[in-house]
Amino acid sequence: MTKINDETLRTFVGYHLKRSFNVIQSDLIETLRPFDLRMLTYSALVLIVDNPGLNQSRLSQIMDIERPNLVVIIDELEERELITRERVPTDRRSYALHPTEAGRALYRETLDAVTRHEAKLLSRIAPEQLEQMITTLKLIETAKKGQA
Amino acid sequence: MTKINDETLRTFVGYHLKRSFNVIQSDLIETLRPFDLRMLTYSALVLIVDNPGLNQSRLSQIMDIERPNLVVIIDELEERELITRERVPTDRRSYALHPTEAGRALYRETLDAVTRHEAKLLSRIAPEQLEQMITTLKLIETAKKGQA
DNA sequence: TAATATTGTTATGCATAATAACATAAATCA
DNA sequence: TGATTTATGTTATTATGCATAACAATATTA
Repeated sequence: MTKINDETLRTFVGYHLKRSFNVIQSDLIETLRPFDLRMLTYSALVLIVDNPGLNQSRLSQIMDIERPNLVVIIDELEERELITRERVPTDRRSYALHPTEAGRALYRETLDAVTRHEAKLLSRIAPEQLEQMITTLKLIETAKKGQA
Repeated sequence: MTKINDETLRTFVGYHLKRSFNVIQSDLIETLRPFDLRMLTYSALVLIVDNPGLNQSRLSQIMDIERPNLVVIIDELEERELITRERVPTDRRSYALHPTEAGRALYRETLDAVTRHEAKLLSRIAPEQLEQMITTLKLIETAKKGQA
């Protein structure tokens, strides 16, 4: 049972990001399972509740996914009657996405559950330390634009 | 062009992790493309060079993937003659994985390229700040075990 | 009005990841 | 020892995440 050496990979920030994200992701998947939501359907629901009336194009941009991939997500949310698609009179190409009352209710339930689970998972880490990390993560998020 | 509100998702550490990892991942994929390597085949190659003789079971553990998913990765590396599979005399169930000279050469080339690309991408962020972040990421990585 | 761009969609493919089931071999235990 | 259990690698299958090409309908622009 010799210990494996991953020091080379440890020199990469991306390796640490990946491994820590895996832990949070596993927890999130378990948290969402009882609600029959996946990460992306959950993200979409939250964004639609918080930005009622937005269209799929804008939503795919903020979610950092391609428009085609959003279609099935929206299909699912609509079929479950958590959101509605309504033609926009001023631009008949696009749909305005709105949450239903059931969508808003599920939003509240899941937000509570997800918040609790993440808080529990990270309970051993000081809040200021997490805040500092988020500051750095935001810099990475925008690194591409700032780069030469 | 109203700005979309993602403040709710911003309350989650996982959301920040995901978004920043996406940026690094995109960069890494582009960096590895000329070498015809994917993230997982790259990780496997590095770990085999740094831990010659390890078997697939141990490798899948450290890579945090299921054994079945490792098989195709190892198949590919072997077919490209970057590694070899050798029966272990003392345990004839398992294979010892070793890099070939070509594997070690590719390791050196790619390590250099990946290191440069990540350094460039993150060049606007202070090294101490990145170190601090990594400290926190390691805590998250082990959060599951420590948790109630 | 003609050319171009945008929105949503279908189809398709690749990469990542999980599970069930299995043959072979090793370890355990009774 | 022999029977049971466990470990290793494998095949097959499925779900998920993510990217591109191509298209119809509609808007925009030149």
